[in-house]
Amino acid sequence: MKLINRDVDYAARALVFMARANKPTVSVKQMQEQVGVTGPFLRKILQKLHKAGVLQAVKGKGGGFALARSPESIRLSDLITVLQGPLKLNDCLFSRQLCRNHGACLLRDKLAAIEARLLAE
Amino acid sequence: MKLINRDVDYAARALVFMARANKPTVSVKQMQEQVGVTGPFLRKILQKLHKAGVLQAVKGKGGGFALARSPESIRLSDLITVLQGPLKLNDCLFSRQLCRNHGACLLRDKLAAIEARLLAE
DNA sequence: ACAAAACGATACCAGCAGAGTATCATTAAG
DNA sequence: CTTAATGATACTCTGCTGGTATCGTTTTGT
Repeated sequence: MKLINRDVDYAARALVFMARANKPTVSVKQMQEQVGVTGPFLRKILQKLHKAGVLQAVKGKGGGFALARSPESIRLSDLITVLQGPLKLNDCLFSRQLCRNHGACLLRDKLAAIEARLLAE
Repeated sequence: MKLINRDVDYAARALVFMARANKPTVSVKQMQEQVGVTGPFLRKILQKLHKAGVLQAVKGKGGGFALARSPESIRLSDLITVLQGPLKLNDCLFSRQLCRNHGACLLRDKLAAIEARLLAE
């Protein structure tokens, strides 16, 4: 099961690009190649992030997108929330359940794996 | 975004039912009402768990399903792995990425929420 | 004024996964 | 040999994911 979809993936790449660009704004056209996606599609994604306040947008010739806050303050979770909706585990259906704590264990394991890989880089 | 699908949900309910039943086997027919799902559908789910070694199955009249191990040793993560496939976060696409650690934070938050709720019961 | 370059908003489409149904085969009890 | 159970598959339906297309609006530069 995928925890992260393509929108988030592309968004993350685009954000990295913008963070490194050191320019007031970066246009979709300038990013699409590096991100590896068509212009209109990327634009749609970035528009959502703009609406959500993660990005600034400047219209008109010479315009483009820019991070609305410092790169460090933008979390992957922000992207996921905006582009995939908030994470939830079937709240309504699970009411009296065995082992909700084991679900926790699951995520915890995943976590550990991720962090381990992070350190390895 | 849903972290748990219906198969897992139904499976969990059925397992609880079986654990409480105190009988050598429990048939789908006996469970379906409580679980709130049609017989054939539930059967399909339990078959997968059987193949995966989580359940025992006894064919023929008087047969049914039973836990293959102690209830405590069966984790939600087992069900998820069997019924949704292993969790992964787009490994192939994410290579050099900002904030993989922040993804961790995301899950950690979710975790905390779950545990808090658990305690509240 | 006007063309070009950008974003904004929407509508549309194809493919795939989730959720569920239907059917037939096989096994075991009585 | 009937009945009650699981095993195995094939099929349907619907909604989501990923992506395209189109048109409108804003700004810059000439």
